[in-house]
Amino acid sequence: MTKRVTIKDIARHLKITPSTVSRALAGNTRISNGTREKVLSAAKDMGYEPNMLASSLRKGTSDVIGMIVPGINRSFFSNVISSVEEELNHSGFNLIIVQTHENSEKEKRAVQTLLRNRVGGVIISLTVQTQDYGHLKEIVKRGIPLVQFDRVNKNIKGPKIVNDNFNGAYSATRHLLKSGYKKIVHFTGSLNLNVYSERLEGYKKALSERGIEFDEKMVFENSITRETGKVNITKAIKEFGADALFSSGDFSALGALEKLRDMNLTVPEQFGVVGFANEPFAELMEPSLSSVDQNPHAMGVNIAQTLIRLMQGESYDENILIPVQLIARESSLKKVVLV
Amino acid sequence: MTKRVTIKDIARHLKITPSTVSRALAGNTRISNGTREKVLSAAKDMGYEPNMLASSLRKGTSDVIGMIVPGINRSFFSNVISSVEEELNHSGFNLIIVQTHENSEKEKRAVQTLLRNRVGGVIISLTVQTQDYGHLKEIVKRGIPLVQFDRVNKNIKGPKIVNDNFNGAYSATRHLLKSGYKKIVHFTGSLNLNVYSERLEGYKKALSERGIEFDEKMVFENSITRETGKVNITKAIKEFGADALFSSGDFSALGALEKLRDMNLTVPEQFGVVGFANEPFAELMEPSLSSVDQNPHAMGVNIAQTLIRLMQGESYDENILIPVQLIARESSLKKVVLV
DNA sequence: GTTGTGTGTGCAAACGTTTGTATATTTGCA
DNA sequence: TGCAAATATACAAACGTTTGCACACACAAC
Repeated sequence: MTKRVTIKDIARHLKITPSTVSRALAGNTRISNGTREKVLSAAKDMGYEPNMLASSLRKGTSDVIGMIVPGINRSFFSNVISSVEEELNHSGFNLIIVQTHENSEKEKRAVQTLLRNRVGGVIISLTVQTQDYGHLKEIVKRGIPLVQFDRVNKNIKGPKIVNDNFNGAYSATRHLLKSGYKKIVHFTGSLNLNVYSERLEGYKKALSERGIEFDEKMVFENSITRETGKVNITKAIKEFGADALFSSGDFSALGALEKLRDMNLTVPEQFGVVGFANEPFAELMEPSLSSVDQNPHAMGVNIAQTLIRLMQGESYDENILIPVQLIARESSLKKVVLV
Repeated sequence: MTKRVTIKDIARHLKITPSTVSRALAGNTRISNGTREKVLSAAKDMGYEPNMLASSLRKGTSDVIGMIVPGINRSFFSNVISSVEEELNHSGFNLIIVQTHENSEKEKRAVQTLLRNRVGGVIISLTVQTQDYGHLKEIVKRGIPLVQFDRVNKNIKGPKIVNDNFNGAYSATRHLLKSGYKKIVHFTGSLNLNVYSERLEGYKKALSERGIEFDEKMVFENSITRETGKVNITKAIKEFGADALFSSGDFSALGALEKLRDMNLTVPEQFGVVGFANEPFAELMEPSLSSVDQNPHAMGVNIAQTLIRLMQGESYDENILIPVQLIARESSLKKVVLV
């Protein structure tokens, strides 16, 4: 590695001191315009490249933000990350990303790694497993700005940015009811996660509003994969005579649709389906899949901005809700019965 | 930020010097087992958290790797990134990610940012725009390990890891020909990019092998979006009486399929379509879309491993080809005519 | 008793910044 | 002319590590 030019080199070259150079580069007003310009042009000529490591070490804080997610390669997360990166970068921050693969041990190690790197802030979406929140408390305790998103724990202080899962599920279920479906089952993920429990509540509310008694057996937990969707839809029909499905994920809705076709049940005439997440494939299927559209971009922007506010010591909201929107497509458009 | 415990604190506490503590923590063999154990337990008790900034500054190199991509939220890239992150993390490295959004100025700034952060290595996939490669040369000149992938420039020294675009395109086109299609048009992206020019060559080879004269008018450049797919497929049919399409991207293939349906042309009977990338939606469409499957996971692992080799001063291959595989689905399965 | 070879630890400088305080120079004003 | 205030720069320490070199000690060999 060829020797880099430092502030000292510039100082020596200009016969001034490093402190003056540093201040000039930082735009400190106590430096005269004359020397500032000299410094800037010398820096350029000499090919000066600031050393952020040294700067961060001295300043005690870094421009690097750490982000911990279950997985980068999932449509929702990759879109959130993308927007966070863009927004942060715009404000001069950089993003270091670590995946947990739904493993809470990895999550703890990730936090540790970020702390070692003295990141200026942390953004996190928890794993399904996470039960112990010591690592989050540690972040807060150290005064490092922390933003939770999507999968959050309410007991940790700091902003929590989540989708409006409740209303998304509520309107999805309500839509199915309005379309005339009677027996609506619900597929969901782990109810330990706020995202799924909130959706379940939305589902319940829509039912109770119609005077339909909630039957917890009609809720299929840990049913968000294509495979489980196939398995459970058969069960749902056999055991409960279900005529519609509200799934908390599009993949199990997809599996269900595939199975329904195998069973020669027509969608939406004989069976209605609404998913959640509006995965890219939803609109492309045959029949196209109704789903609740999240807004990962809005969420990402909000996350970044909230974090920046936090780092600047400004006020913030403990709970931020990102609106979602039901996209009604063929899989649920039997007929519209007005209430 | 509450005061962190440092190596000096441990030293003071144990009445030894910081250098001994540092060596003990690093596992230096010149430290006796007795003191090593004392140090380790004291470090644990006192809640010592190494400061990587200080360490990197002193050592002159960091465990953070920079990765520059056109966009995080694209299926291919997000999968590559995911695998790179996993593999690097496994070896104790961290990943800082910057997006260019296909903007070469952003790309230059990204490189600059990474250099300022003194990353230990750089992984990059170029933008469509990139014409000037000074920023890449700068990285190499400074002796910083550089790995290019997917969209690469051959003139820059160092490993270049790419899909086997040529053979992918070749077998896709060959497959269409074997199925009996005669007039195959080709949709592609910017031919400035190696990925697209290589695929074009594969397409050409398959044609010439059959004694079909290549007509450059039947190649539609900058046609990789759903919209351009719709527009150009009509043109292709009107002007050339095309009966098949090999598209260098699945999105334009998708657009084409949609348009074909509008035109009441049946697929695969009257028209055959093969895409490239095997996007998640390809298998879910109706008819399902044949496509060339890339292996982003294999590529990611390879990228990470190659970079690590590079950082350790080991040998490497200038050009690495990741195998791809044609997935023949309904959109091209008219009939199989053996050669 | 001198010399030699390890072994374990200490000393002090270095990595490249930033920043509180001190100093020197200029300016303003009476 | 004299003095305070303002302006511009210098000095030196600090951030938390790592590392070349020196040193002290033990033990063995001559």
